[in-house]
Amino acid sequence: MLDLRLVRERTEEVRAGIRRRGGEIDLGEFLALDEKRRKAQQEADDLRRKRNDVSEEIGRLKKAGRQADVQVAEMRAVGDSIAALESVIREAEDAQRNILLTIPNLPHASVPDGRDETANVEVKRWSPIGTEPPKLSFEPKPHWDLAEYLDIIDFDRAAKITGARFALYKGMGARLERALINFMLDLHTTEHGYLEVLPPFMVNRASMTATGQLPKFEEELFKVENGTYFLIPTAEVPVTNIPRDEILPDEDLTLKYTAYTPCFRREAGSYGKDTRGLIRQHQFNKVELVKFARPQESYQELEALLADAEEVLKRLGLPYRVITLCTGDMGFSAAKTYDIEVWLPAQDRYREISSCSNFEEFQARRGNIRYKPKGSKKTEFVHTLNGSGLAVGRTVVAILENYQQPDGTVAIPEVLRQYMGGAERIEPRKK
RNA sequence: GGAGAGAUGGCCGAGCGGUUUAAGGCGGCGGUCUUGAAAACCGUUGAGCGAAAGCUCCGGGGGUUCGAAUCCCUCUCUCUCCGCCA
Repeated sequence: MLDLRLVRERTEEVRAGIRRRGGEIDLGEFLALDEKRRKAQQEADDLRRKRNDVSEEIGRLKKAGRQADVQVAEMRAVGDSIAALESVIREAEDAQRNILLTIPNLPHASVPDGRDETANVEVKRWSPIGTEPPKLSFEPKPHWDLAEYLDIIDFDRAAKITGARFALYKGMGARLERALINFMLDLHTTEHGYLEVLPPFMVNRASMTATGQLPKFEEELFKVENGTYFLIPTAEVPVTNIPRDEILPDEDLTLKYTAYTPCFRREAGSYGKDTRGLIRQHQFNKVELVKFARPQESYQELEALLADAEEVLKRLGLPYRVITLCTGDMGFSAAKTYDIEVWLPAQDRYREISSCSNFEEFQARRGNIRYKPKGSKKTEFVHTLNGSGLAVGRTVVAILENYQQPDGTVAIPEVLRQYMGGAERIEPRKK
């Protein structure tokens, strides 16, 4: 959510920022509401002051055993006027907030302009042998063929049990998924300084609103029937909401959390896209990184967050590249986003495996997450950041495809072996 | 599911219709004292809106009243006991 005063006082800058993202916005109604609200507020304040003064006088008169009927009658009328003004204020406030909640964040100055993903800017490439992915000496198989041959993921059974876009992991498949979760959490907690949390997988409307999923993107969420809860689309939601409506001590910043959770997404509007395999599921696992930072430090924290996510891929020996999303490709709440894309040999392209963003104070304002800078009288909004570290299902895809052997077996990356009982490769299960 | 008790400033806790502009304590900050620290003492210390005057905020919402932290209704959450349960 943008600062109301920013919208009022620097309207042109806001309009220009939205335009950079490819949007047009008419702030006329908002500004009119603002004027109306402030005028009513002023009048109500004046009347309240009068009521406060006179009510005190009534108290004194009554205590002294004297009549106060005239004052009481007068204040009854004043009370009615205040009530009328309050409803004007309330309505204007609600209307203003509803408008503010649908305005996206303004892009950071360093974000490249562009209308869609074709304008994203590549930042770097990495691979175990330099920058470019190694060439396989044979025709790489897609991960769904490998998974079927190895009998480690069963999409047909999952479709029977639930429906399309779900997966049933079996044997070494399930073990690999679990190994990755543990490996990532261990790395982030013991080497990168994050505190592990295991949050609820369902959240309420207020939490979804704070991070920006609501009110605009309800159709992308699973809602629990007979309740007001939503399944989380990412751990970002419950974890960012941990300090909602709180004032953090300055010395606690930068606060760093990591969390494993499953993620649930409707994937509305993606019919026919990535229908095969693990790439696009209604339920997938993810290890998330979340930070609460001082505003002046948030961009260096974004670089550090990105490096923490990259480290997972480096240790796994998976080729990747980093891109900066252009203004038109960024999410609603983000001020700046880096995507990490992992190399998938069978698709002969890079695919998103992590998204690392700085939301600046956009989410903090919605969630009222503040801190008091040392030596300052004022509280300020923190900056929130988060990134995948990493999407686990897609990491499985990348391992299957990058570590596949000519015979269809898959080598297990060195760092994962201790998590998989010392196994060095995944082979078809012996009956 | 049944019965009961609660929700007050960063924390604890008093207040139960009109000097509450929320007592007191803890914690924080500043000072005195000290070689330094501790202790002691003194002062200071909630949030929001507004250019200011001022106004609002005692879990959320609604009501009664000239006036509500205080009375009534309702919702949410917490705690205790009983029952059930992974």
